[in-house]
Amino acid sequence: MGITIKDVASAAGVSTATVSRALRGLPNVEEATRERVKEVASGLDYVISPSASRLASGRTGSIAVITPYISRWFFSEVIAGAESVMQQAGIDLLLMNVGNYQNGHARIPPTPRLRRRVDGILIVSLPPQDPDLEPILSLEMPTAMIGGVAPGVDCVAIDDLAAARTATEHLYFLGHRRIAVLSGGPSEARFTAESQRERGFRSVIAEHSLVEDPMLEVFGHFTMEGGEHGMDALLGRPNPPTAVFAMSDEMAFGAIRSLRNHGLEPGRDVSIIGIDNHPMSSYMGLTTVSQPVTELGVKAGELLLRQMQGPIAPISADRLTELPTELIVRTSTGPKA
Amino acid sequence: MGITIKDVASAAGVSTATVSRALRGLPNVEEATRERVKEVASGLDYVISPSASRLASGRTGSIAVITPYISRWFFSEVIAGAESVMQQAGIDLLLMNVGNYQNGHARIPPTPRLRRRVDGILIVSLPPQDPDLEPILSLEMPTAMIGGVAPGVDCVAIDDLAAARTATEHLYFLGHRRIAVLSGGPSEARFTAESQRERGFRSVIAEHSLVEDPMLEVFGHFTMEGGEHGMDALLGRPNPPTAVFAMSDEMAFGAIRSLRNHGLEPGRDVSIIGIDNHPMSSYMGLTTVSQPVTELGVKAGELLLRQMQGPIAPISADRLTELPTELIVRTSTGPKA
DNA sequence: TTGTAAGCGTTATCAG
DNA sequence: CTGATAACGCTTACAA
Repeated sequence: MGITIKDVASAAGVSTATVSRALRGLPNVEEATRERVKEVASGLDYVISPSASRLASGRTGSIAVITPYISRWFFSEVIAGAESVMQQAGIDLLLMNVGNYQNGHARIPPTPRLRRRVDGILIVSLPPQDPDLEPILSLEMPTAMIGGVAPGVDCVAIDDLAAARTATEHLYFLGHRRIAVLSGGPSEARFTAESQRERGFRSVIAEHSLVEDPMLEVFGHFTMEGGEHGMDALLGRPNPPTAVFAMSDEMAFGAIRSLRNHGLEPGRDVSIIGIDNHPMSSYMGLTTVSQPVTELGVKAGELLLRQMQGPIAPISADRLTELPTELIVRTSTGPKA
Repeated sequence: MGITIKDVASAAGVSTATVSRALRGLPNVEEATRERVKEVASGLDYVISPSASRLASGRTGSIAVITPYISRWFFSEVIAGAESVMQQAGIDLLLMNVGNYQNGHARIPPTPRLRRRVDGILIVSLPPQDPDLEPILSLEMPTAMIGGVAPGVDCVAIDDLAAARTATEHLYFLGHRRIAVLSGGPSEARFTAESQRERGFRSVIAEHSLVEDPMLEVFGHFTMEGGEHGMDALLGRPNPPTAVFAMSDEMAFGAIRSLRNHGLEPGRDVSIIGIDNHPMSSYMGLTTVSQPVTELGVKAGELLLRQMQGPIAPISADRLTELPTELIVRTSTGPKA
């Protein structure tokens, strides 16, 4: 049905072994021979059979991207970054969503789908307590992680604690003293980034001895709707905050909408700051701490590649690569009235 | 290094053939035998080697999603929809971006990466004149397409012509007579959807004998920035439109920003309507024609699966599945002043 | 219902 | 530098 390496070999008058070596660019092949083989191969429109190659070599030439969401902005940007790196390297990228439910079907544990199937794993923001994480890590294959930390794997992230501090201090310097935080959810189910941001926020609050009212923390589940409801809740309380630190821009968008619904103007009546620099943020006038999301994916992809290619990846204890962030001031924050 | 089918076979006291049949749920295996094999296999923590299975069977158990963008909203939603279907079916999903440039590297033609590697192809919105399209289609493997039409492949889309008509008529009924269109780019490089929307728009304009000024069409490249620049251009002209039909919500966002920058209020000074119902649209007060994007991916995935499984896929001429759209009126459109 | 054995198309070892 | 040839782990007629 298809052209095989044998056809190329006989057409070029060499052995299959030589064809294999020539086509893969291995040394110990005379240049003339290599050229001839290449020409014959492309003349025959030969494409190697990945299955056969994988079976014989033990390498699959592919990696898996494990992610709890595909279409949310942060995740799709990260995936795009990783894909570009893998494409350049000639590695296939398998997409695996481990979100809790798909179409109402229960989630399918990823580990069995990973074994013998990929050479490397890129984990995007799985919370440390996610039940799938441990089994994946104990597969002991080349692994990189974005927005998290795990022993022995390359991790890429921003300095979430510092980013949260930057955001919170921005509000403080504007004169705000009653600052609320819009986080994702309860501490038992948090992404690493989320926990760090919480710590950053708390540290600034503590340093300046600001109000530490438990009523000043609400959950927004990292969605716009969640952010809106969270802000609604804050505004419904006896003593609302004058400023809010939202752990993501999307939640901040929701908060802004809530403010407007209540006849309040962001930046004047209540200040809102986010983290991300989402493409819509400039449109919403949202002050935020930017993070280089695509680059997160690119960097993690590169590190994963290195692990896969490197002789015996000399992974020192915890490898953490931090990418820079930047405060971007817009109109959603302003001095306390 | 790993447990193979032989280990399972000898441990269960049967032949490898029986193990293979038992584990794959083929008929002609005594239930008792099947149970025993299954137990032994899971006891041994056996996972099949996909490479070997693929080589022997000729089936790869995977499909490729070919897309010009990964992180743009529409595309990531479609991918997410397709992924959920494939995950349920136990099919691997390979992600392949064919965007023009990656990291400044030239694009890598997808066809060689497809041959012998996947059992099916899902094409997301490749323009009919894309140089990669023809070679992909002539691979003659199970193929489904979103937002496009091609002979012999299952296509899923909305009725773009009707959607554009709905949008344009909405503006007409509000009293607008000088209506501009914010399209993607010149007609030589258009997505199918784009061409259809143009036709829909033109048909309404013609029916009501409205102004057909070539100065009333601008390109926005389906991005927010593009939409903004397009609107800027429109406003800079001698006789600006009183309403604009944007072919996507994201371009509409840009147009709204442009209006605001010019001190104009959308829906009062100039009306803007989009197509999509992007999650941010309600935040922007954007009137739009919604389309079920995730469902596009799901439906296309299902059709592709059917082709892959079906005996000899009885693909009648052109199969086109159209999903419904709906006009959603918000504040960005209003009666002509 | 189950077993035997011939592939599937490469890679890699070992000679030459 | 090149050629035989034995794996690689599974599927699938074909037999039994």
